[in-house]
Amino acid sequence: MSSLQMRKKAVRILDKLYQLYTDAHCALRYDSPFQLLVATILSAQCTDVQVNKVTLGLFAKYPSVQDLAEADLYVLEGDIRSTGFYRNKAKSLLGCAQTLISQYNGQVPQTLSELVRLPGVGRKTANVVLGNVFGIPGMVVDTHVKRLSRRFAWTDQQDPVKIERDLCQLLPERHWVQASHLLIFHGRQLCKAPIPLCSQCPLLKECPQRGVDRAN
DNA sequence: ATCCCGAGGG
DNA sequence: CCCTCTGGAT
Repeated sequence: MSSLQMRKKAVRILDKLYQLYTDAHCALRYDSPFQLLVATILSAQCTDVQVNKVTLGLFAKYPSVQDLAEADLYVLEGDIRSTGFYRNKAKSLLGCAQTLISQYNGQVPQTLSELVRLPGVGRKTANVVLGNVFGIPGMVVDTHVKRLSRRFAWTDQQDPVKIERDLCQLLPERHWVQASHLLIFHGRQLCKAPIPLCSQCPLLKECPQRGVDRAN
């Protein structure tokens, strides 16, 4: 199959996903780049519902970057405890806030290379921030995007960086940010690990894995 | 490869 | 009791 045909087929899948999840969006609550950065760091191995519960109080208690930069580490641990991994996350949040104050005039930087230099921020988190608040397109490769991309045969790589590269080559740039949301929604609701609900999936015809759940 | 970690669901 | 949940650092 030519690369053009592969692109068209991939976009067709995205179109179908969009019909299914028209409202797919970032489910984390925030109203500034910094708040999205904080929420995304907290979201590691945690449901977005739980993150939103915590950030509701957190953003009220620490309204500005400066407020968080001056927080006590152990108090902060208590503030975010219910998101899990709270020691690592508290250290990351404090480090981020302090770095933003000392190096970026309190602003969240708008490049991938600067973002991933912040403590607790990897490419996944960086691309969430870039795509959702700065309008800078990027593919967010999390556990869902990785799994679905492999099931769709959009990549055969394991390394998230290589998967990101493959996806950016395959999908038109204008689809990158929304594609990430669509894959995450579909991954949560139907295309689950390890047992996808293929019998309920509207992509049965398009998917190379069609019917893998028929034994279930 | 392994660790960090709690909440909610089966 | 088991598992998963939009990761990142060592």
